[in-house]
Amino acid sequence: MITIRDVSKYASVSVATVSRVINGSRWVSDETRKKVLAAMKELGYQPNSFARSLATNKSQTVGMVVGDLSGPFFGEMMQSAEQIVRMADKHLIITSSHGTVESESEAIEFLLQRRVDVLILHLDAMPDDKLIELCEQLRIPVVIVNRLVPTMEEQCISIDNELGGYIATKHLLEQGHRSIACIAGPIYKSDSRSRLNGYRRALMEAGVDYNEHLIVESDYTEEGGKAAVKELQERNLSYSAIFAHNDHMAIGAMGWLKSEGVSVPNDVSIIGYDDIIMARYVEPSLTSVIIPVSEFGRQAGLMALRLSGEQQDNVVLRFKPELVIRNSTCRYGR
Amino acid sequence: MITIRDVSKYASVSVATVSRVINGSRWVSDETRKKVLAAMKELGYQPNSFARSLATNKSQTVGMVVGDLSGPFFGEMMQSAEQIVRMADKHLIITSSHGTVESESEAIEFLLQRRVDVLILHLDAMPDDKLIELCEQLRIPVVIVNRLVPTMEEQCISIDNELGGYIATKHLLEQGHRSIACIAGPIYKSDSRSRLNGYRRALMEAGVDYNEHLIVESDYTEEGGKAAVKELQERNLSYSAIFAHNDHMAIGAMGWLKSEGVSVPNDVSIIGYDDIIMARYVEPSLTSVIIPVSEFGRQAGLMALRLSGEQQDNVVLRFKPELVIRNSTCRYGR
DNA sequence: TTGAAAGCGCTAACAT
DNA sequence: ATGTTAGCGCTTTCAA
Repeated sequence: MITIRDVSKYASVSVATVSRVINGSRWVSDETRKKVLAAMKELGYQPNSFARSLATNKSQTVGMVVGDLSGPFFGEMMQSAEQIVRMADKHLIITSSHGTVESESEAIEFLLQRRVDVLILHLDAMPDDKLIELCEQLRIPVVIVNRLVPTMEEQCISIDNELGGYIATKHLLEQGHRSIACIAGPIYKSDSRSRLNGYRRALMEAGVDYNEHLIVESDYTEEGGKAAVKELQERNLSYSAIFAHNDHMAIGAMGWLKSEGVSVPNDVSIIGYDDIIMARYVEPSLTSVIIPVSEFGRQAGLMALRLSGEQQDNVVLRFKPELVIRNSTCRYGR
Repeated sequence: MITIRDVSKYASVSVATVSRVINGSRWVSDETRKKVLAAMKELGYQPNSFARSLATNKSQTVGMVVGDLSGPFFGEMMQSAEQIVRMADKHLIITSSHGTVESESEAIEFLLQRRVDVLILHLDAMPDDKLIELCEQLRIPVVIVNRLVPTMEEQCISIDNELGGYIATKHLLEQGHRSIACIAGPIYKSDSRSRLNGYRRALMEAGVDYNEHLIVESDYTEEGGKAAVKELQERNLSYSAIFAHNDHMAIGAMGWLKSEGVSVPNDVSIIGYDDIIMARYVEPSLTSVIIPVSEFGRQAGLMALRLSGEQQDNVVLRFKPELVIRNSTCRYGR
């Protein structure tokens, strides 16, 4: 293995000088630099990252915790984050945590063991207070994605879920719907609460009374959506539209309605949330609210670099959701 | 930061002894071991992975190159591979290469720089000979996924694509179809060639003549599938079924046919390949050939561990594809 | 069974 | 602008 010492001998300079060249220090004459560069190339020298890390106590690595390595959401996020990180010649180490507080802590622990320089966290289960405490203990900077944690706003990349709920509901209202059911996510999650708040605000603005019986709490799964719309049926209420807090539930609900002979959108309009890939493929294609997932990844990457003292790019912290209108929604009474 | 030296002092032993305890050497008395373990716990000691790597020249890391971090295929594979690798207390570093020979080499280079102990490669663009050459240069073991490279069979996790093509075609034949078009992937890829061979074998077995005009080469994308079926139309041939070399093309083809008023499966049966998530959601749901992606990941992980000298689990190298029958295929003339 | 000490390859403070 | 050298924290001979 070629070491810095070999290079220094070959170029007849000291190891310190070679190190300076490697790290782009200004205190090297052009001539020497060329000589060293040539030697490095000649010998096929490759710096040993362990030695460097040991000496600097930096790993040139950013750690990322996501809920799941599969799945379109995280995939896109990882993709864009990696691109950014790699352009800065650093590595992204990704670890998945399977949605429990414990596994999330473990995932973080695992990355810390690897001495990552900075963490990008997408945590689902861990409650705010625990997360805040954790970050205080940590001796490295942290970026939090898709979540707005009080007192840590500056490190959070998030999206306005209240606005998303508002936009979705407003779209239905504009189509003339007045009885709008809502299949909500688990209410202990702040996402769900915000989307529900947006829903209420839109109703209020339109002068439509809020009817809590039109709300069903579910679990973000397709099965859950199916169960929710069944429950709605049993409550024996009439409604002409449904706002589901995510596409999975919307698709589940749609499937059940179709199997019951209810036409979507003619009898019931449905709007989802997240715009997952499937939204385009189901029949009818699903109107949804877009989350700029890929931007999340990009910005998280940028912020991570900034926090680890590399770059100074500006980072966009807050995003706004947007509507994609497809064929699962139409005018009331059409 | 607590070092091994702190622990050694606290436990009144030498650093060498502490090191032995850490690495589970047998040459430590039970008593001493207990004392050291207690000290480590007391002080909250965490070994420094850089120092260890520098001393051992091992990183406890496996590197993985995939085509794309997003996308269901790689997601699933990464997921299962990570699980395996992590259970062995090692890290998986994943890097994406965007489908060109150059970017694939770069990705590998990037991981080598990080001194990973072993590589898991999913390479699309790089031709066999180049890959073989590369592996010879490498001083670390390599696992190749979803590809069978001559002379390196022992390091390849692969699936029988010929059989997949055969199964798919046979299914159509069994439904009574005799004119079966084929939308093939890029023919320079061995996957495509194998699937095509399977197609021919099935036809031959059934005594159906092979008609090369029924074959269209395409590019594995939805758009490509659409274009291919258009092309087929223009050739003015009749066919009652299509075997597409992947689901994307099948879905594209199906979309176009539907928009032209051709009923699937009543007028034309379609079978895809890969069983991507969308296959279940399109209308009609797509009959397809399943690839055990998640097993690929698992086995690749296991093999990587084995090659890096950790475990001795047996690894399954060859997989067989299976058919999932859904609603895009039906009996001929039904 | 334990300890002393020589590296592993690099960085950075200090000296020149 | 360049060189000397003392670590960084750990593993691993070798000696005891």
